[in-house]
Amino acid sequence: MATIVDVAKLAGVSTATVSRVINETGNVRTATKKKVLAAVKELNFSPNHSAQVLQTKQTKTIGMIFPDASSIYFYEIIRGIISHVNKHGFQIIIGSAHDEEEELKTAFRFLNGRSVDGLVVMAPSLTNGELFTLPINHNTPIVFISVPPIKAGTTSVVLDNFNSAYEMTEHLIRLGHKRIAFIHGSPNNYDSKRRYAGYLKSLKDNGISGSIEAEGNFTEDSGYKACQQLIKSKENPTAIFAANDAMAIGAIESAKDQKLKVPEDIAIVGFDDISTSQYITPALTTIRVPLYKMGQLVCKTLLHKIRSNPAEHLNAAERIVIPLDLVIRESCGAKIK
Amino acid sequence: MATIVDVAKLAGVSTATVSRVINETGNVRTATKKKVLAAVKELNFSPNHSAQVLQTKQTKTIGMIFPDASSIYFYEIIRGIISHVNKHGFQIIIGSAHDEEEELKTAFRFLNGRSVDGLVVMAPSLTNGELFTLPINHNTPIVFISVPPIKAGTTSVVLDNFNSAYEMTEHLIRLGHKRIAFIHGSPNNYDSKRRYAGYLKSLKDNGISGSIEAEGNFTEDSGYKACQQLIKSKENPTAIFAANDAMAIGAIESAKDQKLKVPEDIAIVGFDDISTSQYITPALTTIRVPLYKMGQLVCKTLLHKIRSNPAEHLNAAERIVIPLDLVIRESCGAKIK
DNA sequence: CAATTTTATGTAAACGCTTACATTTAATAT
DNA sequence: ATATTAAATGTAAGCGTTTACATAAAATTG
Repeated sequence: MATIVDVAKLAGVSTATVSRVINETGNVRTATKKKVLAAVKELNFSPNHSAQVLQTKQTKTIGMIFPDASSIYFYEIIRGIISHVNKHGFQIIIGSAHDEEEELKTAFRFLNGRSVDGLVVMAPSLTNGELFTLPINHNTPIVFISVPPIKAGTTSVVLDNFNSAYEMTEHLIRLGHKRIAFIHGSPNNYDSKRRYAGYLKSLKDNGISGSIEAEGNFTEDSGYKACQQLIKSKENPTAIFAANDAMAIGAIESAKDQKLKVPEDIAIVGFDDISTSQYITPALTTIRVPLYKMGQLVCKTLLHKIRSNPAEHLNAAERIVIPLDLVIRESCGAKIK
Repeated sequence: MATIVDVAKLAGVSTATVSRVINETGNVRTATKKKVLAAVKELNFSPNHSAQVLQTKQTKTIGMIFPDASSIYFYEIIRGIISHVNKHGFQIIIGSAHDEEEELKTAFRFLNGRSVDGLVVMAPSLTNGELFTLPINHNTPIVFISVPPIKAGTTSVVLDNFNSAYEMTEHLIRLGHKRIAFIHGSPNNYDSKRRYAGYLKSLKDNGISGSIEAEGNFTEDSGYKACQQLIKSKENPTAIFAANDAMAIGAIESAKDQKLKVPEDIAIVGFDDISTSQYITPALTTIRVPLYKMGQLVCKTLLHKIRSNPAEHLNAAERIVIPLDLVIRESCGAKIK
C-alpha cells in the first residue's frame, strides 16, 4: 500500500501538503492540489486509518454492544443504527456479549481500546447495580437501550412497555376476559418485567384479583410449552398474553395441537409485531415495536452527544420513551372473520 | 486513557516488558509479570488498537461489503459470519454499499484504509467485468458470495441455485402442471438468474415449450403485482415459481385477494425458506437456503486464507457450491390437508 | 570460581499520519 | 520599488505501540 510519503514524493510536495489536500484543511493552491490528487489517484492511495486515529483520536466509529448478535429483534435495531450512521460518515463495530457481566466488561475494554467515538449498549438483563460496575470511559458518550433508569449522566432509550401492556390487557378485559394469563420472557429481562408490570396494573385497576403466570424465555418453543401447561392448569385461562410474538406464535401452535380454536376457545396476544405475526392463522394481535426507528433514534441521540460539548453531555441524563401502538388482528377475538 | 508508558512507570519496568507481558511474547520472570499485571489492572489499561495495528499490520478485523445492510437475507449470513469470527478473536466491520460499482469502490477503499485482514464481498448484481475493475488489494484475502465464476485467484461461495430450481420445477411438473410461471428477482441478480436458468432447463428437458414470466424485485409487493398480472394474462398459468419467498408470499396474498384457492386453483412455490414461510396459510413449499451456515462457511474459508501462505492463496481459485433442499409443504398441492 | 550459555530486561527506531511552528512565496499597500 | 501583510508550503515532533538489538542478570558448566 502506498503511503502519504509516496504520494508526496510523486507530487513533489511535502507530506503536510498532501494531508491538507486530502483532508481539505488549510490553504493550498489549485495547481498543487491537482498534482497531489493526480498522485493519489495514480498510487490508489487511501490514508491509513490507524495512523489517522492514533494522531487525531477521532475514529468515526461507533461501537455497539449487544446481548447477542443472534436475534432478529436486535438486528432491526442494528439496521436502524447503520442506516443513520452511514449518512454521517461513521462506521460501526459490533462487540457482542451474552448479557453477562464479565463478557460485557470484556466487550467494553475491547471497544475502549479501539477508541470508538461513541457507544450503544443494549443490556436488557443487567440490573442497575451491575450497570454501574461497567468499565465505562467517561469521556465516551454512551446511549443505553432497554435498561432500568440509571442515575447520573446516562442517556437511555426505552420502549413504553408498561403502558402498552396495560392497554393490551385492558383490551382483553373489555372483550370479556377475566382469566388472563401472562407468559414471561427471559428472567431479569427489563422489557419483560415492564410488560408484566403493565399487565398486573391493569388487572388490579379492573378489580381482577389473581394473576395467572407461566415462565418462558422469548423463544417460540418456550411459548409452546408454557401454553401447554397453561391449558392443562386448573386456573383455566381464557386469554394468554405472551411477552413477545415468538412465544405467542408458539402458544398458538400449541393451542391448535390441543384442538383448541384461537380465538374462540382461547385468545392469544403477543408483543413486538414481528413479520410473521400478520401471516399466521389467526393473524396475531400484538403491539408494534418500531425497532428500526428506535435504532435510528438511538443513533441520532448518540451522534448528537458526540458532537456536543463533553462537559455538557456528562451530566445530562436523558430518558427517551418510545410510544407503541396496539395492532388488533384476529387472535384476540375482537374481529369476527 | 492510560498508555503503556504509564503502566511501565507504575510497574517500574520498560514498555518493552509490558508489551511482552500483555502479548505473552518473549520471556519474563513471574515476579515482573505479576507487577505488570497489577499495574494494568490498577490503571484499567487496554492497549490502543490503532497503535498496535500501525505497528503490526494485523487488525484482527475482517471487512464485509454487502449490497445493502437492509435485508434479513443478508443478516442471516452476517450472523453466521459473526458467530464464527468471534470464536477466533476477530471482529467485523461492515461497509455497506448499494451494489453499484462506484459505491463498491468507495467501500473497498474505505476498508483497505482500515487495513482489514480479510474481506467478504457480496455483490450479486455485479457482472464479471465489473468485478474485475474493483480496486482490490491483492494481498488481502477475499471471499466472494453469490457471484458469477471469475477467473484468477478468487474464492467464492455460491448456492446451488440452478439444480435446486431445476428440481423444484420438476416437482411441479410431476404434480401435473404444464403452464408454470416464473417471477424474476431483481434484474442482474446472479441468484435470480441461476434460478431462472434451472427453471428453463427443466421446462426444456420435459418438453414444455413456452415459459411464462413476470418481473419482480424480491419484495413482497412486487410478488403481489406480478401474480396479479400473471392471473389476468392469457397464458393462464396453473403454477407460479417465485424467485424468492417474499415474492411467493406476496403472490399468495394476491391469489387470495382474487378469490383463487392456493394450491387448488393455483400452486405457488418460493425459494429461501424464510421464517414466515412455514406459518403462512397454505404453508409455503420452497427451497431451504442455509444462510447462517453459509456465513460460517464463508468465514471459515476466509480465515483459512488469512492464515495460509500469501503466495498460496493467490492463485488458488476455489468455488464452493452449497447444496440446497426442497421443503415440500402445502402451497404446491403435493400434500392434501 | 571464572567462563560460558541462557534468560530477562532495557533502549530506541519505526509504523503512517496530523499539525504547530517556521519559512518561503505571492499579493497588496505605500 | 520597497515594505508590509497574507497565503502557501515545508520541517519535524508526536500519537501509542512492537521489536530488533544491546545489555544486564541469572543459571550452568568444567
